[in-house]
Amino acid sequence: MSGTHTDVPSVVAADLPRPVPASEHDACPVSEVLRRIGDKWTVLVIVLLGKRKHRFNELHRSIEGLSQRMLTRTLRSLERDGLVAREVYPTIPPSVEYGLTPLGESLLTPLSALADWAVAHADEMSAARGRAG
Amino acid sequence: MSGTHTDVPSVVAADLPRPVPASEHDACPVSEVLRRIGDKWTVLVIVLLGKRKHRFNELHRSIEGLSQRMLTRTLRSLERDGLVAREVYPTIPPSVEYGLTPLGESLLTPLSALADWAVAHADEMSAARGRAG
DNA sequence: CAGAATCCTTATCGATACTG
DNA sequence: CAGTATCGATAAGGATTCTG
Repeated sequence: MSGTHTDVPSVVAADLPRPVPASEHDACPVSEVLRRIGDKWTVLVIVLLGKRKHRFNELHRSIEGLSQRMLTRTLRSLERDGLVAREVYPTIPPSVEYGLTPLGESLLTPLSALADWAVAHADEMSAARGRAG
Repeated sequence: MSGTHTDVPSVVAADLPRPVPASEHDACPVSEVLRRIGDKWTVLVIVLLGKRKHRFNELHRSIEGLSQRMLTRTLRSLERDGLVAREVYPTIPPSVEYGLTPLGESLLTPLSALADWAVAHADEMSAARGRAG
């Protein structure tokens, strides 16, 4: 409660990706989550925001190869899903900080489990692909 | 060691998806794994195979909306990554069984963690998207 | 049964240029 | 600084037809 920021979500439609078709049944919630975070940049952003809050260009500089457009889209998606909070400080020039919500923080745990698995078995997977890929 | 099957991987190129560009750095192994299993059908297949072995058409019937083409591609990718094993029984008509490898089985654990998270927070996410989606 | 081949639609992503 | 707008390339996914 100390800042002068306006914690307003960026409701503007922009060109957000689909909110995940979710069409039909989708009996598997895991699939839905994976479709959300399984894209090219989302986890990278989550991991960075898991350490501390970041400003837009800070994220942009930290993640090599990430375009401005994709960073915006990624952040908007995360915001829409309630995983990331956006704080706008109406200064000149504007300053925007992104951080994880409690929901976003809670995702770090299962994500770490997957990270551990990935690190532990990366060699096995690449070996398998070496044989047949 | 009891069957008469030939446990031959289907090395035929077919029209497999990219083995994940993996181009450049890719400092994050989590991202790589998520790109592999984050597609539309992979986890569904893994979960089913986690219960028991399945035949091709058995999987096809079990997963509504999954086309033959995508099932083949999904299985080939999983096979290439060493997560799924393919056993061909040279009968007439042919019979092919798919099952998880030990590596595939080991993925079930972190996947379950993510599944639990997804189930626990599905309502929060849809609530967030209800507000802004 | 278990696929391969082909065609076509749509979604995803990146590059570039512009703005309050 | 923190975006938006537009465009083009490519990848993912689906439908259909055919085969050993």
